[in-house]
Amino acid sequence: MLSHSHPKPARTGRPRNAAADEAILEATRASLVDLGWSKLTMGDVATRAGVAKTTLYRRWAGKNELVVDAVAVLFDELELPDLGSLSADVQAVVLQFAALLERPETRTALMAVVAESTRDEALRSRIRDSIVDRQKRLVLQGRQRAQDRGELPVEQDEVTAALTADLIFDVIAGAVVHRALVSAEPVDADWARRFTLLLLTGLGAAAEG
Amino acid sequence: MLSHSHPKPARTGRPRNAAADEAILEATRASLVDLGWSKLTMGDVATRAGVAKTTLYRRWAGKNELVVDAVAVLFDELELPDLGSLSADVQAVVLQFAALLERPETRTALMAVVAESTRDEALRSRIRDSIVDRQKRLVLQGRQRAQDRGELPVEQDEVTAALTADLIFDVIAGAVVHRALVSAEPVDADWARRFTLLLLTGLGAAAEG
Amino acid sequence: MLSHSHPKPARTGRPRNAAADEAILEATRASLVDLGWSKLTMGDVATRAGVAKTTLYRRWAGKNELVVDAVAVLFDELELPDLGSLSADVQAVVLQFAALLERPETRTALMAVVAESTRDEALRSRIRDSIVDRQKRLVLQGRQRAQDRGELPVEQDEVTAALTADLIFDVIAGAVVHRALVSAEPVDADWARRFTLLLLTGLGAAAEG
Amino acid sequence: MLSHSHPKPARTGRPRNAAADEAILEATRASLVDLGWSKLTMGDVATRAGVAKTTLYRRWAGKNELVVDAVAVLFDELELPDLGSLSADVQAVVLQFAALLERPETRTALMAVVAESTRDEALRSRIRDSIVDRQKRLVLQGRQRAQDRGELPVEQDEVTAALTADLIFDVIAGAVVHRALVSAEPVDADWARRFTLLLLTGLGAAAEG
DNA sequence: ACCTAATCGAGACGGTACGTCTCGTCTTTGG
DNA sequence: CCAAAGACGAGACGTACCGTCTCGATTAGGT
Repeated sequence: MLSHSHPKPARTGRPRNAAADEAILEATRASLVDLGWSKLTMGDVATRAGVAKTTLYRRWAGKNELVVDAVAVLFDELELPDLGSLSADVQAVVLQFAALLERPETRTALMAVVAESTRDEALRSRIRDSIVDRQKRLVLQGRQRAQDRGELPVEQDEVTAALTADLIFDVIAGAVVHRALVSAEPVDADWARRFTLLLLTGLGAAAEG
Repeated sequence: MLSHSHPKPARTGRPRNAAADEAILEATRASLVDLGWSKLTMGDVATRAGVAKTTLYRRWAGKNELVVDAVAVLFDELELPDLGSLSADVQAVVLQFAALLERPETRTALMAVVAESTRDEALRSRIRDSIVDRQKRLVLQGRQRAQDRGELPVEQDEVTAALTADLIFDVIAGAVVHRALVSAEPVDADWARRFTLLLLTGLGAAAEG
Repeated sequence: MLSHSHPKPARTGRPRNAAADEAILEATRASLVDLGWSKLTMGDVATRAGVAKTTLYRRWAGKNELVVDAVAVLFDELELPDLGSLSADVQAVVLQFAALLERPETRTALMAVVAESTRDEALRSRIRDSIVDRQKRLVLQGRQRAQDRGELPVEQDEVTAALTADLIFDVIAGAVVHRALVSAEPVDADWARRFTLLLLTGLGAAAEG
Repeated sequence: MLSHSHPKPARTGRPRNAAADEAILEATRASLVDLGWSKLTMGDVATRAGVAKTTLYRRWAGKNELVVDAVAVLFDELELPDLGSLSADVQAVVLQFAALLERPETRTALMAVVAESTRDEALRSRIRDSIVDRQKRLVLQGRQRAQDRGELPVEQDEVTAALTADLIFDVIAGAVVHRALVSAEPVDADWARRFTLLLLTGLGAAAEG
């Protein structure tokens, strides 16, 4: 800290170490990978970050909040590539999402944080704001492109359009998560292809393809 | 008892109190409702069941195993009604599943146990055996009926048929779980109708309906 | 068997396995050596003896009673040799007693059982009957010999004689036990010689010798 | 604090609650009186002291160490009065010691802790430092006075003098402890008189008195 | 050859205490 | 005023024994 302090600075006291924030989040992700959600402790995170436990509690209310913050950023790396067709775009984002869920910190954190949120309304909305709603952009973006290409009709009713976007988001995200974490089967290119076919053409058609 | 087996019939020694097993599982569900997964303690379950803590540990290796067993049975109540059409059948089972996920014990337990399983292979296979695979019967049954009715073609390749069944299962279960627990929006009759339409006819058609 | 009686010959039913009694006491002594009083458990003794825990409880009321019986017999091996003088006899018995207290089972058991007896009147009298009073014979015998040799006067008053015997017993046994177990110093030939001199001639004389 | 040291002055962190140490030792003595050694639990002591169990374990390694510390201080109250003659001094200290052994906390603790020490070298030296060696001062002091009065000769050889002091200590302490706790007979004025006579004049003379 | 009854082993039972761990808070020293 | 260090009260963890209680299987003596 290079500040030249004088008898009467406007702000008294030692300023917070800004670098500590990122060190703590990084330590949280590391601990999550090594120990998993349930075995992760505040004390362990503090030790890894080279910081006192007090500092953690000064900045986050508890384990839940800390972990949500630590993992939320991971989901922001998802991007919708423009591969020229709706089908290709969907498959690409499915595989991206699957790759994300393969990483131990994401894998562990996502379900744990959702589980915890079933009993904690504040946590639930924190998750929605930090993670879920941020990614709906992918659906909206994909639909827009498909409509531009003429693959999908332009919807007239805005309300219906929003509902459909939510529905599609739940279907895609839900299917991938369920396949990867609940069924615990690989989400590979073949599965992505079959899933996309089902999504685009429906059950009857998909059964034939 | 679902997957929790007492492998040795134990010809000698005092036999286990058979009634205690059910009392413990019932107490586990009650404790889960009242306290949630993370606050549930073995001691509390033991007290509610009128049983010593040691008895719990004699029969289950830990909290995870106990809760999986306690919850698995809840999913067995799902049934596929025969309502005359594939669409009606799917909507009905979606609503049934959603109702199940509304109940606090299911809601809390399912995600928690899945989260825990991301770090525990034994637990993962326990969940697959006790919960996931058991419910695939609904997909198989539904497809059979639809094929009998002529709504779906009969697939020739058994391998493809099995893959498709798994896919459909992940899509349905995943979408419902994601909607109910992650997006935290209601799974009502309207959502079920729109979801079923998407599933049966695909994205292009659904966008229009 | 010392004080542990099986009062009812039990005319009918399967008779007790007589060999088990000694096996159990032997196992108790072995366990005592290995684990010490406080770590000795009924279960461990049962296992060592190749016997069910139930069998132990059928024959002894608890740990205390069992251990007292197991060790009491050890003290019976003390004998007063006739070496021709009171001094030699005392030294010999002191060294015998010290050798006994060197053995781990005796060392551990004696103090433990006395400690336990400070809160248990029944146990106290069991110890007195089984261990303490049995060994007073050594004092009486030694005095008789010394009187026969003319080393000690014959006491007229029986009551005084008994009191003196008790006193001498406490002094000898107490000093040896205290040296060996509390001060934790060796009771060797030199100490025995110095102690005997003190006992026979008193402090003034001993200080000179 | 006797032998229980807090070796690190611990320049940083919250300092230990100094008052708790004495509260815990006091609670230990109270629990010892009420429950006895074997029934005394760390949890009970913590509750009585109004302190968490962890605080006990932070300061003492276990039950043994705690009880030794709690009890050691009791023996410091012994004092050698100057009654004008060696005989009177000895009788007085014997009766003082007996009175101490009448008190339930001392009675129970002394033997228990000695018993435990037969299997634990660290505990044994803790007892020697905290209890046994501290009281040898009484013997040294008594001899000095007797020598000043001319009742005892001044010993030339320092080594012999030390050995004799140890011997006398074992004889006095051992006899009183054995009488009080093993034989379980009262140590009253008469016994003290007869014991002192034996100690000062030896067996031959004592038999006559 | 049957009864009758106490024995045996095995091991489950409800309890209690253990010593450890983590929680989130509090209280110091020192920058 | 902040950071580190670490003590604090609370309470769950999973284990170990306790002493009791079923069990099925022996193993006699009495009939």
